Amino acid sequence: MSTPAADKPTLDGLEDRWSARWELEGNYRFERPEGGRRAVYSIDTPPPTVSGSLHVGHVFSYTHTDTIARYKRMRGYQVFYPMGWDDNGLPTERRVQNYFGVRCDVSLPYDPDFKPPADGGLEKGVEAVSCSRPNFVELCGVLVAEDEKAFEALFRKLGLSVDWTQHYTTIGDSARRASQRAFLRLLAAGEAYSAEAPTLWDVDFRTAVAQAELEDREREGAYHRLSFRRPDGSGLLVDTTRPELLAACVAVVAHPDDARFADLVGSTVTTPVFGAEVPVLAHSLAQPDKGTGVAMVCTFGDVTDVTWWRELSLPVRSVMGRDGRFVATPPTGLTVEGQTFYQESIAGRNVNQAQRAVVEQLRARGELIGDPKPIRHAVKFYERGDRPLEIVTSRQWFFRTVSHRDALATLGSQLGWHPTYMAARFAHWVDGLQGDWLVSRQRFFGVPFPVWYRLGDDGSPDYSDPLLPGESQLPVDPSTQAPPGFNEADRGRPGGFVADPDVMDTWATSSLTPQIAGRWVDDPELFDLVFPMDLRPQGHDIIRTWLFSTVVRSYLEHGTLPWTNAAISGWILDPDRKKMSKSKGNVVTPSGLLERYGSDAVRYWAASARPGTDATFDEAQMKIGRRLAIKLLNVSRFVIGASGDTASGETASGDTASGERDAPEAVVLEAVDAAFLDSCNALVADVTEAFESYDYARALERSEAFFWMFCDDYVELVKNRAYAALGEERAASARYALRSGLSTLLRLFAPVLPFVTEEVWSWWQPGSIHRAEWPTGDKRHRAPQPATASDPAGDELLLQSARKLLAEVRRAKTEAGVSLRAPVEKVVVTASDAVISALSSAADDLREAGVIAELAYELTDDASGGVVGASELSVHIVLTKVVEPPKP
RNA sequence: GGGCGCUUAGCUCAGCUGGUAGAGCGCCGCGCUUACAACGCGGUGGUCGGGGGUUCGAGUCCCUCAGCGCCCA
Repeated sequence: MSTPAADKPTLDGLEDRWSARWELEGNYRFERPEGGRRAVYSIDTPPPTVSGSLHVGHVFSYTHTDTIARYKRMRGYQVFYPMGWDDNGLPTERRVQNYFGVRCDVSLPYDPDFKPPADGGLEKGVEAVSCSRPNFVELCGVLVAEDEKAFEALFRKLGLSVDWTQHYTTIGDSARRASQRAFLRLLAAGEAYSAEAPTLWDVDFRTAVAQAELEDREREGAYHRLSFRRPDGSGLLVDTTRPELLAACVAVVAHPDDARFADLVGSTVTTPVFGAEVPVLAHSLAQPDKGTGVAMVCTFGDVTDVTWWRELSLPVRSVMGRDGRFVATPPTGLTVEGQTFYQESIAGRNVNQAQRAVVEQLRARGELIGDPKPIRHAVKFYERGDRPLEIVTSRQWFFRTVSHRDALATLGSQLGWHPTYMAARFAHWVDGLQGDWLVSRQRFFGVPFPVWYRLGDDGSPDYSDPLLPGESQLPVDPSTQAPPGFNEADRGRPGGFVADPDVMDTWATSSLTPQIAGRWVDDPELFDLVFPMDLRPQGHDIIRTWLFSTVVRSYLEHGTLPWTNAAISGWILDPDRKKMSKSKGNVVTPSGLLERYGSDAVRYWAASARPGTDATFDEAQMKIGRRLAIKLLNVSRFVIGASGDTASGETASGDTASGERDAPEAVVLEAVDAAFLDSCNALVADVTEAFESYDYARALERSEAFFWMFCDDYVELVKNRAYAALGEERAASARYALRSGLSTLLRLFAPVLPFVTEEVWSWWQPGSIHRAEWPTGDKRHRAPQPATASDPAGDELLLQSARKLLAEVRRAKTEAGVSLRAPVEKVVVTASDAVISALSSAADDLREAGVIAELAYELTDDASGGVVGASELSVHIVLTKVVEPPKP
């Protein structure tokens, strides 16, 4: 343990030293408290995706959470603050494939001796090897273990007060057990179901995509004007951006109020090229001002087509395969000529090829009117995808959300949102729910659905009565394990069984982080202690996904909110105000920052951003944080050193400063010291209120402003007295106030600046500051006389007047170009009675601080003339004449 | 098209329930002062995006317009 008096204090090395010590002493270990749930503060932290490098955005938002965790810990709560790793999902899947040179094949059995062909990237000319899902999951574990170490080291260096013994992963046994158990229970409750339905589909990833993963992107397109044939042989012009889907046309629609087509509704028209008879129908979603006012309905071109198809009870004429190519068999209802054209020119083609073929044919037949008209329009994409989504019909699993819309909205309004306006994002999302939550993905890496189906004698699966494992068997992998009552030999045989091939959407697992972190399945006693959690911190971009889905799961499983508060962080923007993200290439890695400025300084920057607000990446702010931390070291060295007994635990003010302990006797102080401590108490109230409302930024800002006042004015004012310039007795008062003030300020800063405050605390106080009591105000001191200093207004007047006088003296010296230690012959203060009285009580300090020989007062003429001006003072300063040495 | 947020000093941002515009950085100047020169002190700097309204009084409340960002159609 270092002492302040030794050498110049430094911030260097604090991170490694203190994080090691915290780990050694289990400073942040969660202990099950006597007081039960009420004594616990539990946090459901976002598990970062480990298959990616950390960037400064992580440092930003995780620091916000940590300030709250540290504050609550000092308030006496047992803080449950676990960290998880999100290794479930597509990014990890791709990385494992590339790193080990493997492909997952769910039809393969588990091979305990499997060795991947590569370890760190496949060499050229070496073929990727297939492996079973359990083998793939194992490889994932191997790969992310390295990442997790790096993440943990960085988070420790950053000073996150996480309980690392509680960590979890989202693909681990425990998470799979929880995911599968929750699924089985939803299935039993009728809240999970499978259905054959049109589904948004990414043709590259070959998987279904949920509403929450959609993204609109502006794309070039073109209206092609097609001529359908009316019953009377005349043309009906229809504009479409997707002529390639013409073979899938099942109707055309017009708006019911559109008089132009009123007499046509109810009749049929014939499609160009393919000659299919399709009805003309009325529907309010048809837009009269768009194109020619009639739209063709295909199965399926976009989500509006799905609506029309469902609401108008239209047949299906599928043409789009899951690989993004047109299926081999032409749809029904086409003319022979149309079928032939389809088979020769469209089947097996991709979208662009098919479009070219259809357009060419339309043109040749004179059924394309004019040239295609280019437009820009919004097209739906999978947020990770590169090609527009198609819509295919397939069997998928869903969790019910729409039927719970009202309950979910109510829960959203009961959640404590910080900042409050974020509640609107949740409410709007719930309001706009389009359908139930699609949770199945046609991938192989993820938590499998714990479901098998009986195969009939004809080999077709019976979806109506799935085979399920018992909860005690979980987690299961149906691709390698047989269902109860069957053998592996029965797999795929008529009369046997087949596994559900799908895995759960990654949100279907990460929506259970409160249950996974709280060990819902494995440790019910712990779960009862921490759930519902107190806090969910997260970014505002994933309110509709992660926050929403977690509320859904908690409601469906437990009937409650998963947490009582949600603290929403903003993003980091680069200096051009663009979101920092890997894809934009503007990411700043945090480790260099932590080295350059120190963790406290980087945390200072993060904690300066108001909750919910996007923050500019700003190294200047880190420099300020570093300066603040250095200043804390320096002023602490003075305060602790001024009384001479640095290391002893017997420091009177150390005890009293914690305020809450028994106060055997009040300490009598000089008026200015009492006034300072009173203002300090007001600060404590202010900062406490800020933290209670999750406003770490406000807490920091208030503490910081007060701290600089403390350093620049109060310390300067009483410094000489503390050095016993006015005798030991009067020094004691100053030392007491300085120590109490410092102790308070250190603890107020501790949640944001854990390293420097711990360092300083160790110089003179027992134990960790992060386990110290949160200050509640120093109540032991008492002013010597019932004068102005005993009431808050008088305190304020005294402090403000003294500061102002000091500033005036400094200004005079600065303007004269002399040192601040230069002596002053005489200062005449002109002020009201009240100000003069206040200043007199600090006269000796003022003369010491300003090196003033004589301090005199003059009453202002209108001193009795009311409140206005009563606190003002003007100063006349006579500097001592110094004979300037001749300049060389 | 709808919603949310933002617009305050050259820069990054505070300004809670309306009461004479703030901080830090930058810039300029002064100063080695026994906590601090990788520092301290002092100074400079803004018709609070535009317009209208409520009020004795508006950065703050209301309306409207514009720009930026995000979300949803």
